[in-house]
Amino acid sequence: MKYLKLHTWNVDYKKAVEIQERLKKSIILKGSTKNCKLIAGADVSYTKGSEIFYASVVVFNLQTMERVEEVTASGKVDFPYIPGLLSFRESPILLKAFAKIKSEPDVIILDAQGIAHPRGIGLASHIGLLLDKSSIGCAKTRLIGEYNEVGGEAGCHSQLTVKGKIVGAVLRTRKNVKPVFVSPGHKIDLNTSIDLVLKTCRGYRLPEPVRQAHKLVKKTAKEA
DNA sequence: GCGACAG
DNA sequence: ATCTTGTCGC
Repeated sequence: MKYLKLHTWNVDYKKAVEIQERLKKSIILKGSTKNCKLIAGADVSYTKGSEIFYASVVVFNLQTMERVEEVTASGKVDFPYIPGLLSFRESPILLKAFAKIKSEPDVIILDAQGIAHPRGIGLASHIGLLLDKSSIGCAKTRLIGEYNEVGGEAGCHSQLTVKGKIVGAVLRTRKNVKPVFVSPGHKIDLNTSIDLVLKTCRGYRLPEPVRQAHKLVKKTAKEA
């Protein structure tokens, strides 16, 4: 990807929250995914005690679900894990990985939240904004929001709401397996997000782009 | 003050 | 996220 600015997050908690509240205003919850060709999954991993982060991006052709491209990157961890501020910990290394991608994915899926976040701007939204791409958050657990039980069949989903507002969906991607938390990140709506997550699932709980990115980054971290 | 809390 | 073994279920 071109014209990518890498960020160093030399900020404290207060400054980070300010950045989120400013960036949040630019989030767009609709977008064209009709001519969507390429979809990218990304993930981050680190080995305890090493202080080093690894990130991966795996790009798929949405029509054929063939692997188009994959890259990895590594770097030093410079921000602690604080619920609600995951962006400041993982964005730098993710951007470094995305900078190596030669193809231009239309949509990005991350193992994180989109707008289902205390300030409406989770990691998936953050990355979507910085890269000016459509992005989807597909997290394994809840960060914020209330929801009702989800049906046991694949495809069943229920609303994830915060103060009465729908911010995402709790989606069963596989029969009798724990649901995932889907929320739009940027330049996409909730229904399209749910659609793409289901469309890219191949019999596993997590959509293939995220699953493959996870496998790749784990392998990379282990061999390092 | 207490509980909750993406990865 | 990471540290960890076996084990239950489709």
